[in-house]
Amino acid sequence: MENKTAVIALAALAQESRLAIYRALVQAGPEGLAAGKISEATGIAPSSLSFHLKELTYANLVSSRNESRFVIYTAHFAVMNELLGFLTENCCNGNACLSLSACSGNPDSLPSNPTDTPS
Amino acid sequence: MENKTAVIALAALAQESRLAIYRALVQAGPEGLAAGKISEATGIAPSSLSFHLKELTYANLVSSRNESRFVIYTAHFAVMNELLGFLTENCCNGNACLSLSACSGNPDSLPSNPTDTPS
DNA sequence: TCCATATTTCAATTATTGTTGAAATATGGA
DNA sequence: TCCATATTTCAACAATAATTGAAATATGGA
Repeated sequence: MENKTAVIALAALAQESRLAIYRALVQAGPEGLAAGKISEATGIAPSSLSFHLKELTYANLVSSRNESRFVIYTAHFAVMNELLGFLTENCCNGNACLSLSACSGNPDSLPSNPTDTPS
Repeated sequence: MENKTAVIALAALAQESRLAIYRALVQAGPEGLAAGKISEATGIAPSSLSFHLKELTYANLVSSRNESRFVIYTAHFAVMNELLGFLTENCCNGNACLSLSACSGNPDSLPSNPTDTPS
């Protein structure tokens, strides 16, 4: 994972509304939630929600699918995994001792390359 | 870890300069780096650096000690660990399957309570 | 004490981000 | 087709955040 990619993902999560949205989607699991349901669950106004969902999508932390007239959003863990790896790599002088195991319950959560370029 | 605490830590890292600073400090290990050295290493102007170091300190991601006329900054992993736990908790419907093991090489890296309040 | 070095503080400027409400688009059902 | 529902887009505004340069503070050595 590149520095900029990490910044984008971190920035996407570093906002109360988006963190709430993301966590709601994580909780909802692979089935995901329709935009309207997310709005209900979080109390975020539709237009604002749409703005934030776009940012989370851009950061690749969520994806969406159309289902009749609903747009269903789903959290996916691939980038989260990469992000965690990036943040923990080089821990304790490059020994990556903050290791983590991949999520086993979600198809998106396959481990992503942990042999990234250290700075 | 509370939602707001997480947002503060994420926001602290969600910025190119600060992520670079933080990673430099992670790389430097427990010995840390003097502010001037960080400025050299990252190319960030002293006043700007000071601003960012304050933000990282506020987020509790780094701490500082005085050593003669230098101020030495050190990354510490406690909040990073909490943050990782927070981000991965509830993964796959509350089973925290994105588990992680604590860093063993740094005194700050003791595992912090993983039984936090899910949203 | 005086000076050089190390770092922080402050104010000003610029850039970015988040929220709101109204209008636009798109889908499905009556 | 027409209407209600679901979501997104857009423009305007407000709030925050980042950078700069100059000045302030603090420490140690000559």
